[in-house]
Amino acid sequence: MSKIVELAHKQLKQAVLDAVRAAVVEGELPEVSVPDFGIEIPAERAHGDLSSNVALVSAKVFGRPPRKIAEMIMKHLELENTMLKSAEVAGPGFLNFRLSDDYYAKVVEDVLSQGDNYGRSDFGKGKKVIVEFVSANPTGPMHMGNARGGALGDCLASVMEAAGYSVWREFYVNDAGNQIEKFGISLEARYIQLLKGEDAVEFPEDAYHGDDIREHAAGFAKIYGDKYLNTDSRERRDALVKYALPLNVERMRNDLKKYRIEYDCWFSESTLHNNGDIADAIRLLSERNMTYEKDGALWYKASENNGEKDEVLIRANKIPTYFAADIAYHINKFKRGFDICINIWGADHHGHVARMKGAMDAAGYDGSKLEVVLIQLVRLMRDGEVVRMSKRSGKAIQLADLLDEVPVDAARFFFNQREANTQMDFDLDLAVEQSSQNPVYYVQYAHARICSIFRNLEQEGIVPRDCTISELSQLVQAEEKELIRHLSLFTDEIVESAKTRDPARITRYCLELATLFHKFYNSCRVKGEEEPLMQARLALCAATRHTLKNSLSLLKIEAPLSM
RNA sequence: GCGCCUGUAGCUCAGCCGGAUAGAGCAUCUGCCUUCUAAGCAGAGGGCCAGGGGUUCGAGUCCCUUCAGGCGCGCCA
Repeated sequence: MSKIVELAHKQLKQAVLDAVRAAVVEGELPEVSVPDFGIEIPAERAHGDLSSNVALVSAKVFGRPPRKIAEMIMKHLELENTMLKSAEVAGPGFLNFRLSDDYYAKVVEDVLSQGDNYGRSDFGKGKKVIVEFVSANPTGPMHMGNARGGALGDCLASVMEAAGYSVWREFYVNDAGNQIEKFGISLEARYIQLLKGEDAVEFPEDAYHGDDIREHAAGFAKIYGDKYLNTDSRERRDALVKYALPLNVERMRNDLKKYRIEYDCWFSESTLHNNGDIADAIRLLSERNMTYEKDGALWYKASENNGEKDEVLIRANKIPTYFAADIAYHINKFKRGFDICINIWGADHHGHVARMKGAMDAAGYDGSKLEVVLIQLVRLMRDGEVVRMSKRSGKAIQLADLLDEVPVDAARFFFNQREANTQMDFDLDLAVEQSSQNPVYYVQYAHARICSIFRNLEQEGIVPRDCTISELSQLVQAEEKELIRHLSLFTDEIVESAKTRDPARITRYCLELATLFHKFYNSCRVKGEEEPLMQARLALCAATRHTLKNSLSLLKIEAPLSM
C-alpha cells in the first residue's frame, strides 16, 4: 500500500477501536475483543470513500444488532487529527467515511515525489524468486502458447520485481533426451533425402515434419556436402544436431528479444546429464527409499508423494526420463538459493504439477516453494474464425507469424488481459486496429494526451512548478478525486498482482486509469484556469503520467509522447 | 471411469478476505469538436450470475450435487 493510503487505513482502524473502547468504558458495550474487521472502498460512491463492516462482524460477540453497534461507535468516533473528514452509519450497519481534501492532495504529492519509482514497494522483502517461462522445445519454432507464456511470464517477473522481490528470469533449454533424438532422426532423413532423392529413405511418421528441418538439412549440406552421407548414423545425427540446435536456440533468442524478453539465464538440460546432477538426484531419492526396480526400469514412488501413480526415472534402456531430468533441474534451482520457484507451464502439463512438487518433498526440499502457473490454450481469431495455419509455413501459427502482423505492444497487452488459467481467443483484427476499440491505443492515447498538454503550455511559457498541499487541495471535483483515488491504489495493485501471480490485473489497472483520465480531461480544463488551480491540475496530470508510464513499463509497452 | 480448470449482458471479460441496487469494453441507439489530441466524453437499452440444494444477519463469491465445455491420466516431453 502506498504510505498515504496505509496511514488513512491505520487512522480509521484506530479511531474505530478507540470508539469501541470508549463505548465499553461507558458501559454501552460488553468488554470483549473486536474481531478483525475490513476496510474497503465502497462500489457505490455515494457510500463514501472508505467503509468498514466492523459493526456487522462484531454483532455476534457484542450480542447487539449491527446497526445499534454502528451507532454507538459513531457516537464516540473522534476524527480530529486524522485524514478522515466525516463518518455516517448506513445500510445494515456499515460505517462510511469520507476522506479530507488534503488526503487527496497528499496522494498527488506522494506520487510526484516518487516519480518513476511510484508503485514499487518492499513487500517481497528481497526474497529470491526464479520465474521460468516459455522454455520452448528447441527442436522447432515457438508457437502461440509460447507467445502467451512469454508475455505473462515476463510481466509477472516485472510485477514481482516492483513488489520488492529479487527476480531471476530463466529459460530451460531441453537440449537432451528423446525429443533431441527425434530431432536428429528428422534431420538425418531430410539430409539423406536432399542428397539422394526424396525416395531414398522414408520419412518417419512421428518425426518433425516442419520446413525448418529441411532448411537445416540444406544448410548443413551446404557446409559439409556429402561428408556425412556414409558415416555411422549416430555420428551423422550428432553432427546434424550440433549444427541445427544452436541455430534454433539463437532464433528463439532473437524472436524473444523482438518480443522484449531477455533472460538472466538460458539453462541447458544437457548440463544436468553431463555434470552428474541427474544421477545425484536419483541417488538421493533412492537413499530416501523413494525408488524401486521393476521390469528393468527404476521407478519413483510418486503415488506416495501426491502423484496419481508411480513414474519411471530410468528406462529399461538406461536412459533417464524427462521427469528425472526435471527433478534434477528443480533441485538445482533450490540449491541455487531461490525462495520461490515459479514455472509457467501449458495447461496440458497440469498432471505433472502435483508429482513434481511431491518429488521435491520426497527429495527433502520444500515442494510448496515450487509454484506452477498454468496457461490455457490460445486460439487466434480472424474475421470471427479460428486461424489454424501460418501463412509463412502452412503449419501451426508461430510466435514469429504473430509478430509479423501484430505490434509487440498489442501482443503483450492482449496476452496480459486474461488470467493465465482461462482459455482465450486472440482477436487479430482488434489487435492491429488503430482505433479506440483497441485497448492498447486507448491507454497509450491517454499518455500522449497528457504529454500534449505539457507541450502546449510550455509553448506559452508556462512551466510546471511544485504545488503546496493547500493548492493541491483545490482538486475537489468528482472526476479529479476519482482519478486521484485510483492513483493511490497502484502500489496495492502491484502487490496484489504479485501475490496472486496474476499480472492481468495490471492491464485492467491501466485501462481504468486511462478511462478516469479521459473523464477528467473532458470535464476539467488545465490551460486557461487561474494559476494555482492550473498548476494543481498540471501536478495531477504529471502524477497520472508517471503512473501510466510505470504501469505500462511493467508490461514493457511503450508510453508514446504523441500519437 | 478418475483428476484439474472453466461456466456472469448478444460477444469478450471484471467482480478484492462473503457485504449495500451485480460492473466494464465491444456491438446497437441518441447526443457533444470556433477552447489543452473526437484514437475522447455523456446518455439509453440489454441479466434466472449454467440448474438444484445447503451454510448465515447477508452468497456471483463458501460447501454439496447435476449439467455443459476444455485439458490430463505413456519406460512422450
